[in-house]
Amino acid sequence: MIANAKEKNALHILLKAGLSKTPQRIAVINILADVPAPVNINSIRQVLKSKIQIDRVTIYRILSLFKQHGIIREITSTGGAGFFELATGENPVHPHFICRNCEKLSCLEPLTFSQATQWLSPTGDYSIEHIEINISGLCAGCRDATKLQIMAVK
Amino acid sequence: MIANAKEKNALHILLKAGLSKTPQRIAVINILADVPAPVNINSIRQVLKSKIQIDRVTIYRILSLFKQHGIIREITSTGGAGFFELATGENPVHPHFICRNCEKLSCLEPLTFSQATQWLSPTGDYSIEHIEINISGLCAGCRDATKLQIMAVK
DNA sequence: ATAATTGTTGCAACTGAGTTGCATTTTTGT
DNA sequence: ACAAAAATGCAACTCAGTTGCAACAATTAT
Repeated sequence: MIANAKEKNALHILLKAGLSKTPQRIAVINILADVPAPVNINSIRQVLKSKIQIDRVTIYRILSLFKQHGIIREITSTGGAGFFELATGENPVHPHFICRNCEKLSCLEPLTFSQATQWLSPTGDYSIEHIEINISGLCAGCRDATKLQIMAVK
Repeated sequence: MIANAKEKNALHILLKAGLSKTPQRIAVINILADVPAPVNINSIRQVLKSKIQIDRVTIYRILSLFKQHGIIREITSTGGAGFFELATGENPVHPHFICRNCEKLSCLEPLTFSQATQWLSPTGDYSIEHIEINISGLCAGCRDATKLQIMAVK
């Protein structure tokens, strides 16, 4: 039973972090475990709406708490809405691709911390705790759609 | 005369982009040319306040226009305010460091595009146009201050 | 020179993300 | 099962960024 295994997983995550197990927190973890790429708060609300009664503010508080406890990672983005993904052992830090056209976020192959740090000038001026790499451009779908548009204009 | 050279530079940038030369746009470019690290809109407003009469909305429109024309780059950040820096030839794309304590942004040594791309899995699924690397942790100042705080608590 | 056109700015009002305070409800530990 | 502690929901707020429109400046054509 996948659903049950997931439920157990959510409970395990909360237990390990020493956080109390509320239906809202479990629901949020389950959503993040389900999606293939980071999601913003609106997507989370949309999915939760049909599953559980939960307030906008509660989602913000849960995500903020999870971030503090290292349960999730936030991927920064220009213009408002942050994106979130689970930060479990099976989901190591990895670069993300953001399409400038459809603004969809996808995950790229992971990079080890040492691979990443060796790129950086090794001064002692900073204590590096997190490296975030965001790559933008056009995804395959939008690239092809754009080509068609250009051809159509010609 | 440094000030004059800067003025000429601003005019040159606008000319090259085919944009009209307004006092507000020149002032914004000059600020970005002055600062050692990317700044957010509030900082820009603060500095402009003493130099020229300019509306909040005008700054947003100018930055948006400059971004479209590749005159400036925006550095993404969690929680609101975007950061901006000039995108001239002497200022190639480079990683940034964000202190999680004081939230100050600083520039790290540049990386060539090829250095950056060779890290990424070379699939044909994306057209890569921009690579943004943001590193966070503690800057030297905050690291030392934190140490002192810990010692003081002990 | 003047009128018409175009582009830029300022102002007011708006949207949308995220936060805060407080009363109510749920979880937890005993 | 019960008291204490924590989490949720709700209302009202702040702050970043946007939109529509009138006024203004600059450019072009007549």
